[in-house]
Amino acid sequence: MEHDSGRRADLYEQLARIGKVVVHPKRIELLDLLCQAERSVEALAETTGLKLTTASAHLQVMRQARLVETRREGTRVFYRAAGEEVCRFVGALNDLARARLAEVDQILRSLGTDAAGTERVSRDELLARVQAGEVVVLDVRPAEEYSAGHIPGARSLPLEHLEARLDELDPDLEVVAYCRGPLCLLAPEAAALLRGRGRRARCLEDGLPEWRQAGLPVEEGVGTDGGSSGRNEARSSLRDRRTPRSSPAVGGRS
Amino acid sequence: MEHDSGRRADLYEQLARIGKVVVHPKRIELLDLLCQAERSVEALAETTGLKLTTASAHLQVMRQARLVETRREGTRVFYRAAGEEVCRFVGALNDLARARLAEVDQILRSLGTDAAGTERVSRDELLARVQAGEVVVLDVRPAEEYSAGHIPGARSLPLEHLEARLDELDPDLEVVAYCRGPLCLLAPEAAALLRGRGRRARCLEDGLPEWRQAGLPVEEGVGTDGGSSGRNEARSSLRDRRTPRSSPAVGGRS
DNA sequence: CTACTATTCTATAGATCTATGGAACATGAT
DNA sequence: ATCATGTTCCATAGATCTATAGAATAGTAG
Repeated sequence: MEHDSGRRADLYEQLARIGKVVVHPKRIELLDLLCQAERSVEALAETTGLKLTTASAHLQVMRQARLVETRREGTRVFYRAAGEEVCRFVGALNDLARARLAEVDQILRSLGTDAAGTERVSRDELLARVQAGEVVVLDVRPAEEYSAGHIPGARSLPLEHLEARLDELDPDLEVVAYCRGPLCLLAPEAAALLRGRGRRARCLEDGLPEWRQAGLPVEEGVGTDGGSSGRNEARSSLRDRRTPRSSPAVGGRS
Repeated sequence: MEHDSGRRADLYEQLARIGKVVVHPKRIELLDLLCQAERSVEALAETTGLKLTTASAHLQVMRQARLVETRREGTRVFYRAAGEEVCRFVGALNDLARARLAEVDQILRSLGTDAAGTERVSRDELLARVQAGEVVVLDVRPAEEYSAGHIPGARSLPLEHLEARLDELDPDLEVVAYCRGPLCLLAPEAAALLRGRGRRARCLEDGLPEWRQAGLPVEEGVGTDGGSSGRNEARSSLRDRRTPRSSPAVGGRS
């Protein structure tokens, strides 16, 4: 049974090509960002704190593994994740880390405003309460991620502006904030800040990638909300759009 | 918003700890094997063609990432995958490779008796046909993987013994062979061999890990089959055991 | 064409990883 | 205790990876 051992080794080498991307923390960070929205090299370098040439080098590695694709716009190059399998893979990596590495939970906990301390709202609960008009859904990620895709009816209010724009939120409604995923800290920080101001605020259990992968509807664009009280907008679109949740089961390598 | 950048970097470093495991082809191969069944260091070194000390070194890396655990039995140490999240992660890696790397399909195709050439049977179809008593389910993985877990009612007939023990199979029944997963070549080779002998034979779409992750029942032990015609045994146990398929949806990082 | 911008390519010093032989360790048998 | 066996630890040469400066490239605007 050794006639194809070379080929078989080739196969594992191909898998390792992908593994190579996630062996470097910064590349994981980049991939995480790209699962939220496309970005230029410059923007990526800036938000990850890398020198431009270094960021570019990392992106080349990711491109050779075919995990990202590019689009040119004038003189700028925009990178994006190459397909939902990539996001699913990153998701599996996150899950695995949370399940197996106690350190991850410790880090989250050590941040005070962490995932463990903040009560989480499930997708189902969110849907129910939104339909009952009881909550405002808040997307606290940077604006460009919001416009690349968000929960229908959610308001965009990036964490960095939350404090300044607090008065845009109806004090009588509970806020459910969400961000990039279970390991992302934006929503927990937002919720902590809001509760510090006497508001009722919780976090969604998942981030947008999980929402999308669950087959729930995703809306694109900057949204129609100009910055008013945002009470009605916050629950309009989700009302009847619940999809049959085609849920591509986890092991489903078709 | 820079007060926790250090912590955030720590988080990605933790993820990279896991990534480190899948950056080396041999480690992926080891992990793949360990998702099927536990094995001693010696056995792992032998089936992967590594020197003993090298295999041990790789296993240490995997252990430090908490992806594998050990059990001592006398003087031997048995390694196993540390939880189903690990197998799910490996599955996501495989999926991603198949989806994004054309090379993977090419390699599979170049093997002649490949995945692409062999018609695949879905899980649902298998269940239906087994219940109708139309097929024999054949586990062509090595015997120790069979006894670590197999599809209920499946016969164990490792590929390496298939030719010699061909007469154990009822020529009138179609055979559905399965192995480790979509990238594994055991079942396709078995099906090709069988068809070369005039039998009707196909492959299951997935391997045992996918079956297990779908929440379908898995049977352990060496099986009661002594080596007779295996016509009835081949469909007894699956008859009424279909579980409600708790299907932990893909994005479900609870 | 020239100037300018965003990005990629090239070269390289320094850091990290890999395979492996041999020593050390743990367990079980004598 | 002594030995045998299976595994892990240690040291190290050679291979690979990383960050980064500087040069080259591609697109845009005059």
